[in-house]
Amino acid sequence: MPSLDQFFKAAITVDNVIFGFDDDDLKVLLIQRGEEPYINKWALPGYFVTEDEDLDTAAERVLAELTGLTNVYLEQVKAFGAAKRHPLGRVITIAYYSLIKINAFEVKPASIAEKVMWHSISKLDELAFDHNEILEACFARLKRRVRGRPVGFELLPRKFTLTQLQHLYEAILETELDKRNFRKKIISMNLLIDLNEMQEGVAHRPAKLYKFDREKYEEFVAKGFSFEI
Amino acid sequence: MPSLDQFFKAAITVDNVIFGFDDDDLKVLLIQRGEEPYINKWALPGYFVTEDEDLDTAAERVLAELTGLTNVYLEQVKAFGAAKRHPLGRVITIAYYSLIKINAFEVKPASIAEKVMWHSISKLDELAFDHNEILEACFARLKRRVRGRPVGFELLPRKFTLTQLQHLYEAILETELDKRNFRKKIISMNLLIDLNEMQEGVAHRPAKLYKFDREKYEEFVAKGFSFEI
DNA sequence: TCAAAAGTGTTCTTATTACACCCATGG
DNA sequence: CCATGGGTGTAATAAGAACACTTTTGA
Repeated sequence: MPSLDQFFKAAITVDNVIFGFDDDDLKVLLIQRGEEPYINKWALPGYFVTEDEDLDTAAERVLAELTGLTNVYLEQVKAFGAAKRHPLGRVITIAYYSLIKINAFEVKPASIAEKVMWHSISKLDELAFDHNEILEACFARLKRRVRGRPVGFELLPRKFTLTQLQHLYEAILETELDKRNFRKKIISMNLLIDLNEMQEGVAHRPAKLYKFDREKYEEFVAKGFSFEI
Repeated sequence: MPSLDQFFKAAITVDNVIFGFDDDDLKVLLIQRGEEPYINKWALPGYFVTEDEDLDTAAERVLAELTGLTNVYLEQVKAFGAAKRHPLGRVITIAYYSLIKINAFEVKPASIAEKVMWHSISKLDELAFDHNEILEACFARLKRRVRGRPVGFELLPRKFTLTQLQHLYEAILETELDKRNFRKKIISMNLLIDLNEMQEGVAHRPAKLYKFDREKYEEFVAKGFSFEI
């Protein structure tokens, strides 16, 4: 059998654009680099893929090392492999994004980074490497995905109000939505369970709480339903 | 400066799903493997990425070696990197698809393959490696892309009839479209130039020939227009 | 004169948009 | 009693779907 040794080999990393939402703003979790190149610059959390690891597994591992979270929504976006993208040699990176509930964990130093912080997507500096470009590609993918799949709920607490849901869509789509039309559309899909609970401790009329009905969604999909916002 | 040598390195390939359209059928250009593994199986044309090559450049090179074509529509879809996807070792592949005018070149043996052949997308055998999965992902991407960008024209001759265009959409979307509604929609976009020429030598009423007006499309896009079918 | 595909409008239904006021709560 | 966001319906418009017959050509 022939061998692969004659061919050029490159280091492979996964980079993960971790999105969170805090009722105002869509945010990304970035780490501050502690070494060259790009020392002190903010960067996407990422790490090298190991020899026996699937790409998806590597992306899950990076996420788990930083946040402790497993079983979160994770989607591959694309590979970035410009010959000169890494100053120390040839590194091809596979970009993923994940959607997490922003309060599901406490931001603290992790094995892969001393400094970890949520950054508003609307106020980003220049990041290390080609990470601005990667982030843009992932954000564009999220924008598209959120309109055709009910992935937005991954970013909200289990119990949420319709206004929170609307603000989430507005933050992702970077547009304003009409309150009545938005509610009409969401409610008409029959995918929300009214929990018969109310917001508490707010200085205004409390809102109803809902949760997303995943079983019903899967049932509807099996019958040909297609989520669309 | 630290070094990358401590990290695992993998061979990188690009695989290219080359689509063509012949008035009936959407087709893919496959090569028959001349060596192990998967000897004699049909496979996607692909090859190893070299040390100083961008991924996109490698995909262009593979396409050019097989077809002689350059400057064609080429889009990266995603990376495939399951640990066990290649029997001889770790090979991560970046999948692309390209859209070509099927008569733009003659199918013949090339440096990377003895046997090269167009295969109907609707009648595909089992391919080498994970190439069925790659092909599916690229086809799904094309289906989505063709509805929101005027890329379908890449698969048609420069001068085409509305019926050819409709059949192309039907082949890609795997559905039937209403002739009158389709024409109404296409014509109303004002993106086709009526060439004032007719089909010749057909045993029925000859159809008008059109070409796609790329300048107008770009002008419209600059004004906020969004292609949609 | 026949076969085959080209070409052409109208009606109905559904989805989208625009828009303003009263309600419940905490401070 | 005030400020704040919660909650609700209708009318107008636009987009999409359904549908059948006449025309032109070559054989």
